[in-house]
Amino acid sequence: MNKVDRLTVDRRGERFKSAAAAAGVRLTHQRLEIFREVASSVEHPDAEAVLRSVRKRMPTLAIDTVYRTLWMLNDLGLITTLGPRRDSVRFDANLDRHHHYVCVRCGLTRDFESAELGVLRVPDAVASLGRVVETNVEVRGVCRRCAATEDKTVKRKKAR
Amino acid sequence: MNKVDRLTVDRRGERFKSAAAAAGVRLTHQRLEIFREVASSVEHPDAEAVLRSVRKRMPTLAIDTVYRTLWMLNDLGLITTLGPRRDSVRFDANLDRHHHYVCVRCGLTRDFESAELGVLRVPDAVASLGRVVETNVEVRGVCRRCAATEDKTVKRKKAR
DNA sequence: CTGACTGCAAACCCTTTGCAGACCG
DNA sequence: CGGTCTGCAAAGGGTTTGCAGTCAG
Repeated sequence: MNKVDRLTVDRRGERFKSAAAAAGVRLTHQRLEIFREVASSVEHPDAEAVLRSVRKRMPTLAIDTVYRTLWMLNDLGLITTLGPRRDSVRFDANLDRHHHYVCVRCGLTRDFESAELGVLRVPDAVASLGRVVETNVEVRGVCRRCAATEDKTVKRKKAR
Repeated sequence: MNKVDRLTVDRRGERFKSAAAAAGVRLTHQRLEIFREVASSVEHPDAEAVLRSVRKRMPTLAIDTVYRTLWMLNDLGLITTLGPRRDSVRFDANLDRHHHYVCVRCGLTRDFESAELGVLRVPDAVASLGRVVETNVEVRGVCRRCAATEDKTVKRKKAR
């Protein structure tokens, strides 16, 4: 229950190898181990968690290599980051039921309301995870301003 | 379009005053200004943005006061933080369409799938914000493990 | 008046960067 | 073998904390 099934991991692994080849990226020992770790975890680990886990097999691994590798995998489109892009914590004084539009490029976030989305039924399986307080929709996209500068190289200056 | 309407701000302000009174918290000049700022903004500002804005009226305000106040408002239930609670960036190797269950207490995050939630129609207003890449549901709740220790004081050790 | 709150400065912690040696292809 | 990648160490940047003076009630 803590691990992704073998088949899925293998499929992801293959995808990594071909993507790496296509991108002309070297397949190092550490990269494979790091990828294997994220690909087989269901916990959405952060860099520190990946480090702890992989270090059991590879004790010399450094945290900065983990970061570099994870962002590389992200750039190759093999993994994503969770939730809106965040340089810092952001606050929300709107306590009414609402949803969010989030620009994956710059982090711009806006509320929107929708009667139609007011009645979201979540699968029963969710109940086994814990109590549900609220459910809302996150629409991810590219905002107008960012779309206007789309041609520019995608830059992640500091995506913490 | 950049500001919340007057009526809403006033309503929120009243809520703050009564909540503060109920919680036995002092209504200082800086707290009022900080609250007014988040309550009237539609941008989901981070601490730095709040500081910049309030400093125009109150130049001596310090960043740590902003943080203390924002977390206090959060504890009083008057504002929330955006997206999953984050101590660090978390990665996701599941590229299939899926949704998230997020524990607002500890940050635990799990995927779930749902055919029913596969067809979410967002209001037309969203289109004016930008292009839509993907939409998914975020279910916020309290996970089993946290629910088990519910009685303990809610502690936010380092909720960046 | 007095305890809660603020501002200041320094500590903290996650993340990134510069560099020299190591290793893939 | 050459250029890419790793590990190390140190810098960077957002957030928190200890402390002494200040202010709300």
